[in-house]
Amino acid sequence: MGSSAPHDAHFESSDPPQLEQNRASPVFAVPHAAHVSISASLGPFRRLRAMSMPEKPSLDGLEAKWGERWEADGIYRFDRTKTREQIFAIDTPPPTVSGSLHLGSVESYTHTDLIARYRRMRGDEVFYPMGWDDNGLATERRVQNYFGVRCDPSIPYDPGFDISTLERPDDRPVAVGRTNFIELCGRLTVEDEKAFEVLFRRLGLSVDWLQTYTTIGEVSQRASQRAFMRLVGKGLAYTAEAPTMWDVDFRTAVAQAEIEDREIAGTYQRIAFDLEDGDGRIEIETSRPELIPACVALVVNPDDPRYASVVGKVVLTPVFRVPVPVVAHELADPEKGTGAAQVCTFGDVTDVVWWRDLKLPARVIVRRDGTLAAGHFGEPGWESRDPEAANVAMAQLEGKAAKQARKQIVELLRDGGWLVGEPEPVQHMVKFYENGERPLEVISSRQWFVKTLELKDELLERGRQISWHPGFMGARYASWVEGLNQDWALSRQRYSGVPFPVWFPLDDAGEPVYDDPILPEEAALPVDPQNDVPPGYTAGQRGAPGGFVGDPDVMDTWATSSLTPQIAGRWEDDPDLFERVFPMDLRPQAHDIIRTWFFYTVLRAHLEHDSLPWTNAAISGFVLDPDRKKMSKSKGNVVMPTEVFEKHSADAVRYWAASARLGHDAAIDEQQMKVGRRLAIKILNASRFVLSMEAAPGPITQPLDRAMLSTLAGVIDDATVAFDAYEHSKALAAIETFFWGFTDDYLELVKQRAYGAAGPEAAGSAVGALRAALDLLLRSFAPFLPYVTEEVWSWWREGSVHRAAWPASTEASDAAGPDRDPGVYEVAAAVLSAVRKEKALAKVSLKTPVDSVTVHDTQDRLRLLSRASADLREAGSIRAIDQEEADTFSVDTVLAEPDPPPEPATPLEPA
RNA sequence: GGGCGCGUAGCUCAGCGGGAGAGCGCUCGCCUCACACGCGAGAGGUCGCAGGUUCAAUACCUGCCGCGCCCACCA
Repeated sequence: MGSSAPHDAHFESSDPPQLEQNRASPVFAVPHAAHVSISASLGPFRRLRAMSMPEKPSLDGLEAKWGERWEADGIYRFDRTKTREQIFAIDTPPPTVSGSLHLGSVESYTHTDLIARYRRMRGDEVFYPMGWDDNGLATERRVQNYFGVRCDPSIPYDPGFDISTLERPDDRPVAVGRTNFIELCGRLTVEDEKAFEVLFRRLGLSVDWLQTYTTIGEVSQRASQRAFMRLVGKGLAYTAEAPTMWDVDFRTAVAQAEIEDREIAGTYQRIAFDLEDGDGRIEIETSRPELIPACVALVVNPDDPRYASVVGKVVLTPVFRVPVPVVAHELADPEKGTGAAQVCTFGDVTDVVWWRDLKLPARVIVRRDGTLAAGHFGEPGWESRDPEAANVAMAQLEGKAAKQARKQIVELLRDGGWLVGEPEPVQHMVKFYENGERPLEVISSRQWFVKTLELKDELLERGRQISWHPGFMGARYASWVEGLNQDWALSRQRYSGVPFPVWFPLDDAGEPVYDDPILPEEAALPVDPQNDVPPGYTAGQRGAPGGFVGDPDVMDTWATSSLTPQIAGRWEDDPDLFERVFPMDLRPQAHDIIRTWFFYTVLRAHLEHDSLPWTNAAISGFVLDPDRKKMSKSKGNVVMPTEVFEKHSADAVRYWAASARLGHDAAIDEQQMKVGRRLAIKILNASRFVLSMEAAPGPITQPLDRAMLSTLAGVIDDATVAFDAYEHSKALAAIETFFWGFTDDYLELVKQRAYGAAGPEAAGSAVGALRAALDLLLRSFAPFLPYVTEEVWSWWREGSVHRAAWPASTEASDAAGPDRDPGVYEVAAAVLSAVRKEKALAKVSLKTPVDSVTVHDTQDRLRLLSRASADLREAGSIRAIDQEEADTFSVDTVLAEPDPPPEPATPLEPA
């Protein structure tokens, strides 16, 4: 599927995990000359101060401290002098600022940041902008609710308008003019955007905050208007009067992508249509009997023998007595209902297909607000055998919404004897606007469309060219494209959004000439046709016969959002930048907007640039409310991001997010955040311990030290491979598992030696290995836990860990030197663990001395063990370790009698 | 109706052809000189069900069952 499609991104996972060696920090090969001299010459207190390492490290305050420093130092600043090959460009999702930011966003934005930080450490110059989606219906609704206003375009602009002094006499929304309304939108979204930025900064997103844009901003308006004009120029965008899905509450057209199915209660009525020749009746079933006055035909399947004899005949509609033909069409399903269906203008999308294919007339009775219009029976196009009765019946329906009209007509049908049997209640699927409350109607209106249907195959191919992470998400895209059934309805009869850069000339009668739209010069963009005057006209000609009128609509919010790569890349406004970032490398997003943001972005890049907008897609799953899965807690406990930041720290929340794989849903899990917090604290404490060792780091000579670093080299390889495959959770798990073993086993094993128990040389090896490992571990954890790693890094390293190189396994293996069998570490840890177990079972303190330990194991492993036996004896307070060859590993431990005299430290055995 | 994903310890999940794992929770123990915001340990699972392939299946194939999501012209 998508993942096997050809691509030429420069960071593919087939790359070996070796890195840009020139970028690796020159750490332990020549071990910190400057630092060593400090250690050697000063006491521990002075040394701590020199390293500015706190006595009692804490997570408190790290977010404020490093958030400021990163911004002040420009750590995440994008360097636009880099070439396209050096740049990794991310098409960041612009969140809808009129919604609230919840943990789902926190999760997926963290996923993006993990990739950004990893790529940056791998040496890429990361282009990581941030956008705010602040146009569209969500903004309008928030402004309406927040200020208690509604938009009335007929009210002229009031420059002195002041919302704070606005009076609401009866607590109802106050009407304000269009421009004032849009100004309120702008005012509120600015506030919302500030709040979002605060939250995102706290989360530690490594975006370059200089690279921000808003979808209602001038750059976005110019880009969307320009792109739209070019589509018009190529004949790919067109205006047409056509039946379109329509929300009767928002009173706007909506596109297929914004439609969702919902199951609602309805009723099927069986209704009889009389054949005009008097030769019987045809029964149909419908859930929308109120549309009978709009019925223009009955349709049956051409192969349905039951109806073969009536095709071509004429029936009279019940109540209204309108003669309509019986026609045949393949889409008529013999299995459904009676096998015959009424065709109305328009009940649903299938009606539109029949209407179009069979070239039927239109009798429209649904108004834009969803109420039924008056009939015109007896007039042309509204023929009836009994127009008087039809109009009387229609008058009873007029002005009623669908539901009420339905009740009414059922009575009329029953009275006239057309109702067959009793209405049958059913649950059925009905189309809704995703933000809507009532079922969509199909209403004919003039809209702008973008051609998409004829591009299906090309768009499917584009989908196959993208590397999807995880791969199966490509199927979502494909099934969406395959299911497209209408061109993209681009216009919205709303106010908040990018206006169409279009005027229409008015003919002598003052009617718009839609076939001859007037477009501005590109240089004049952005324009507002409601305020701006088209070229060649004067302001006084607005609305006058022979003059012009501005297109009153705004574009679908996705018309702008689908251009985020172009907007962030400053397409045409800054061609140099655009060249360096487009097509981008990565689109990160959640799976719910594949049909919208993802699809439209692919479409726009295909149409405008004949290319993909990006080469990789990282698709996050959903975050599930824990309450929804389990028994609901008595409180409606909504977990807010700020709360969990306070409670667990940003690093801890990131840890939770990073634990979730791409493409898989995750539950909100505060336990997991606690684990993350514990990990962060552990990193602080373990680091402080490692860095407070008094012995000078020296050459790494001891077998256990070499084995540990050798093990770490393998871990780094695993993590690197995982990251390259967009499996950040796997990378984290590998690093974390090693780290806990590092603190629990390795630190314990070498602690005494590092203190000098086996002499300065052996101590130097331990301290050298500890510091080498710490350096590598901090860099490995840096993408996940940016705050705590930066804090520790600052204690002893120059610069930011987030500008350091991602660790290379060769750094660890080179530091380990030759003769670095990781088995030494593994066996020593296993024996230490077995001894601890004995002590735990005996319920004695871990410092309880052990008289003797007998290790049974294979010859090879025993040989490895003996190379670490001195460390093992120190760590477990073991007097003697005996070995016995055996097939399977086991340990016999003889604990010392209580109160034994302390043993002197044993000299280190030769390796 | 079609497609995708998931069903492994109480919970969240990893493993995906040869020993059933982690963390949390639970139980027991330890003030061990980095960390009690800590440390050590233990109990706990017929790896959804049924077939098949294989010397060997939790893992591969087929079919069921259950959960979730996506898509569908749902009269």
